[in-house]
Amino acid sequence: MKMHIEFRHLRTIKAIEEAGGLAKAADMLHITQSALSHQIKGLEDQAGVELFVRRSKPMRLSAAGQRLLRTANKILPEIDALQAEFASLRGGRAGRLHIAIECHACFEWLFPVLESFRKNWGDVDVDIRPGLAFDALPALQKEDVDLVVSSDPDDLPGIEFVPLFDYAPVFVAARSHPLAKKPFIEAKDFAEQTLITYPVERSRLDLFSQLLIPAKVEPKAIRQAELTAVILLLVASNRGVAVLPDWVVREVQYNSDYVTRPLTENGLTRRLYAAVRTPDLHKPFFADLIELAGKEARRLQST
Amino acid sequence: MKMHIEFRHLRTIKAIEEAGGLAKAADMLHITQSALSHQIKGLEDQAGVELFVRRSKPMRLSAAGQRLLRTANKILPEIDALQAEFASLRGGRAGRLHIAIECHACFEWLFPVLESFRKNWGDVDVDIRPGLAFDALPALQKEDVDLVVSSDPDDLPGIEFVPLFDYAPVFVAARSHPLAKKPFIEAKDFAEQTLITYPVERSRLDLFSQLLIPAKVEPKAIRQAELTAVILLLVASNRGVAVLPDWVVREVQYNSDYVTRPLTENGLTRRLYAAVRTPDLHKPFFADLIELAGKEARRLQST
DNA sequence: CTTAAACTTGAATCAAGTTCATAAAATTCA
DNA sequence: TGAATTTTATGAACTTGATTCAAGTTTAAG
Repeated sequence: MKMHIEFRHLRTIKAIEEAGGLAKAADMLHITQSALSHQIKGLEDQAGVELFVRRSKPMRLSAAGQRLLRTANKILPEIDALQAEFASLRGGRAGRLHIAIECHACFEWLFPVLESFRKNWGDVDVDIRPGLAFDALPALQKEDVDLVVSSDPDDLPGIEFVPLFDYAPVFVAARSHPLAKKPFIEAKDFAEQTLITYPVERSRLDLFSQLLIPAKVEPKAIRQAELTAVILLLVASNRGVAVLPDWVVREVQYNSDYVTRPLTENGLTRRLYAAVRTPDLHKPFFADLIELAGKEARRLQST
Repeated sequence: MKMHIEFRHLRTIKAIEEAGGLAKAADMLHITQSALSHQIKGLEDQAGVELFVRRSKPMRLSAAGQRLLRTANKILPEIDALQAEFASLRGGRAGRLHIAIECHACFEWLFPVLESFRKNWGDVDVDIRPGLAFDALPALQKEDVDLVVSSDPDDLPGIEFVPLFDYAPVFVAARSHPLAKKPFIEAKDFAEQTLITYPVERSRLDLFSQLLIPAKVEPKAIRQAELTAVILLLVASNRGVAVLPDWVVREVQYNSDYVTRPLTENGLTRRLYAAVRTPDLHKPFFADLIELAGKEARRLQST
């Protein structure tokens, strides 16, 4: 009888230990005592090891049997936990929410949102995955991430873009900067400026995709900074100019030595989206996240 | 199709992840790719969870699938280790050697023996289990322990008593003690003495079982001490007298302010045995332990 | 657009665990 | 001690369910 160790055997060992005998263990496992006897015999045969002491009548675990029991007690809780997790995943109470953000400034509003979210959905595995900033949508399709924050909706099969909120990229410069005198800023104004941006490719910056590339204007120089606070610091000390979402500038007021101006006469408007896989759209915790994000966005706008 | 998680599924998940596709994974597991397809379908059905992303052609693990993989990577090494241990147990290279000692002084020679033993048999789980001092032989039968060191052989079925070495319980007293003048000590000599013993029941002390109980003599007082060194210290400072195996007194010479005398005119001789279950007697590492114990005993006698 | 590769599906097969009925062994109790 | 009871073992029939085979469907590639 060829047989290798299965979960069944682990449960059997555990039950026999607890029940202190085959018959009671059989009841516990809802099978006949005969089945257990066969099962154990098969296992002992396969392992080539005596698992029980048959000298005395209520059967007892031998040394090897106790060793097996140890492994059983390690392993069984592990799959029980797994099954429980799958069960609550079915019920929509658990799941994974790994987020990729294309929009570099979005950390600012995402953190408070996730903070609230974690309070409501303790069983959801939340994470922000940097480093996937580009290729984020393919990663979404392959289930490497579960949500992408993006302002460039694309008509991909199986991917849904849910609008989060609108924002305006605005020009930021030191109060003493020459351009601060203009009521609004145009593309050609950037030709002689040092521009400070997040360290991402230019096609993903609103200023370039919406204004400079169409107008074929190139800034005099570009300098990059990782943190929003640093960008504003550099701007305030007149090391260059920047373009940031309006709410970012309003939120991070470390310094008031700078002014903001609309881009173009009418101002530019952009919309931020949450991209998710279509089937995920109706999961309860996804819906909740979208709602929380909306609330936070409205809070930011009204600051 | 009702089915619960089995090791097969864990191996499958692992293989698919490693191979990066069903077909290659099937080869790896030596089954058809069709079998894998059925297997996965059954598992997904049972768990009620999508384990794979079927959108793209080489199948990839979904979020839930990755969760399952994590558990697989935790559990599989566990049973692999178990199987390996059983295999070397079959080969006689591994096993368990839990020792109960009835003879309290025996720590003295047992430790060096076990030290050598562990060098030869690294895969044997060695332990000394105190607290089973009495009831040690029943524990041996029930496989709660694997070896009992005892000086009272008993004709039990399935238990073998292997002689280790002979020793003489000797009387120990301070050099200035009145009894130190006598060439040998008799039972009645104890009537007016304070006796210092190990903290065990008197029936397990050679002095009582061999001398005082037959002679119906009771010491004036009894004081107990855990450690041999402490007993000798108390004796040397004349707080009482003691009876210890000859080799113990010779080995632990912290102090020379005491003398030893034989018990009765001809001296008492006792024999120490290792009790093991008959089938264990022929296992290689048991044989080796008995031999090591013999060597150490001879070393002690010749000190 | 055709071909190739990868996975799915359904029916048939076959291995293996379970049950049923019964025997053997050990324990208990009178 | 021996009958009664409890506990485990055994063998044959049965049943379940995993695997294979053959053919179909979908996706990627040329």
